[in-house]
Amino acid sequence: MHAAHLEHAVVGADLVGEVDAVGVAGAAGRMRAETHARSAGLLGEELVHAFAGGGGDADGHDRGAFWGVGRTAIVLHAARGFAIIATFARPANAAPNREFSFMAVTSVKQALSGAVAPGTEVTVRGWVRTRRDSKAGLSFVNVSDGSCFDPIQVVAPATLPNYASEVQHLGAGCAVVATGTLAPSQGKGQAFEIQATAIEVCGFVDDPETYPIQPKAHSLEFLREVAHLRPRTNLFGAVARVRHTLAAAVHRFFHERGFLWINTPIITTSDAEGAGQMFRVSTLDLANLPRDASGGIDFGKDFFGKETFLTVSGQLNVEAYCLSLSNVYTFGPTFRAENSNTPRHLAEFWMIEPEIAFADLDADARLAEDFLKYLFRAALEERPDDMAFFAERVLPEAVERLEKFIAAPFERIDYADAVEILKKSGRTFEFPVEWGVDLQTEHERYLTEQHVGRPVVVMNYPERIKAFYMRLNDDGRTVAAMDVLAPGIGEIIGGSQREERLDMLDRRMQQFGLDPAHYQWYRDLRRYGTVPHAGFGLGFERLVCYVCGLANIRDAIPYPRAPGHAEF
RNA sequence: GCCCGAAUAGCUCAGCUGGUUAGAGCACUAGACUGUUAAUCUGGGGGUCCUUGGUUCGAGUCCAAGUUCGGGCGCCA
Repeated sequence: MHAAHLEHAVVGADLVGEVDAVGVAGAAGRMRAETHARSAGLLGEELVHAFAGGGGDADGHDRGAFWGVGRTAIVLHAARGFAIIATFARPANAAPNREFSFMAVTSVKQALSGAVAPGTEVTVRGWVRTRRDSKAGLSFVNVSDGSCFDPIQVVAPATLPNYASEVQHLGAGCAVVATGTLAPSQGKGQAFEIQATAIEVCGFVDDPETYPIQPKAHSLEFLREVAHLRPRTNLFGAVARVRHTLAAAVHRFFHERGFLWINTPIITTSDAEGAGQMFRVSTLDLANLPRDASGGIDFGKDFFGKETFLTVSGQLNVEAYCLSLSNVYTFGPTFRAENSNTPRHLAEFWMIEPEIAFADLDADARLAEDFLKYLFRAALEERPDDMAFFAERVLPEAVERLEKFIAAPFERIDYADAVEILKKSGRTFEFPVEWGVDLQTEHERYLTEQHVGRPVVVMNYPERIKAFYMRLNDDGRTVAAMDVLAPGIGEIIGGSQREERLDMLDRRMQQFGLDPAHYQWYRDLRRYGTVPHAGFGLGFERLVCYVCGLANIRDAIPYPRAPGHAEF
């Protein structure tokens, strides 16, 4: 294969960003990259020599090189010393399709996508989903490795030396390494299959009769009890891929817009916003607590010399970075010790909190709209196979509602207007609406689903029902707060413009009964170069639920922590 | 934390107004058949009917308490 051909192909595969530059290959660059590959243990001897072609950058500096076989390219970035396997043939609008690999092994995704030329010998590694035998002298073994929704069909002929002894005893959950020729499938239901020349069994299932994951529908309740095995199901594999896709899209969205990811502390000393019960962090001996003069617990003897807790929000901390670096965000674990036993609450969850400087509530709402649409688009475009499964088996409107969400501009309604709309709706709500009350889920869903029919941003809530740090509006009775409401769920994002005026902030803190001594550093931000700024919070698992159509948040995180539950 | 519901095979479930030996599908196992698609067909193994106590001649079934799970509400992301 010629370098020029490869270059074109690699550009087509959207790899330029990874290799910095792609140009005509130099022999020196190729050797250097080969050396890097070998020393890093990335490529076997055979594989390196199987490839042809190469590349460096146009300046003559050998910053990258690549080789190709079939329709697969291995791109080496010499400076970084890693290898990327990429596919040439992919639609221009498809998601990036780059995968790390450390052996001559093909992922199921690559094999099924047409990225590997038929006739190529491939090795796939994974776990058996089902086995079907044919007396024609072969067995069909469906193997999944998590790289995509579908398993690949491995056709095992009876002539395999371990056919009777092992292959015919394969069942759900067995781990195998299958080698053979990738071929267009002779059967229906899949484009490609592997005509196996060898199947190595890495691990059988001890007791197939009691192996919990069967090729059938399981209840979500049951699968929660086997959280270590549920990623082997179609559903939880798909959720894991979509969750990852969303997390990656969160970082990509902010990175592309110049936001910095700020890692706020997980251990904190104060209740950031009165958000509720906190988990204590302590190394004190619970059976022998040190006491102070008045008989209270002497936290001065504790690890940090004072009371400490797990964070309930990184917002206050990240505001400090916002007021220096302009556009920042947090994305990390958050902890609430509330005794909330519902399908929408976790004791440990992940939260995303952007914070923007020189910004008002309007800018905040625009950011929230762009952000959500970006994330939903990423899920639909990058994981169409998983999304189709959610629509088929979990929630019929799962895909459609995301598409509608992306297509429609958000409606904006003032809280006071929202209250009037609800009062005039003619609906009887379980909780009557009156100016001054917080909106219940039933109210939110009426607004977004019935009244507007698309996402709604409700703005300017009564100050009494919102947190102390929210900016008091000129009317003196509302704050610059917003909630983004989505059809089918209600509130998905909550945010506000922050109170940047020190005197007003102090007044709010006093009103909320907060001790200013605990917030001196936060007050400093208003003393030294204060500016209007705003931000919002998004619970990551609630986002995952909405995208996947899940009803229970405990299915949106691998190992859910909730009152009474910290298994696995 | 409050209210409501549920618990029968490894899994998903049926089991009537209390009545002899508790059933089905899937899974497992043996066989038949087939380039099969959560294959199909035939046979087989597999149960402390959540626990404890009570009512009754007799309890999977009725009652009480407990345990666990689920749903609703509150708190919220």
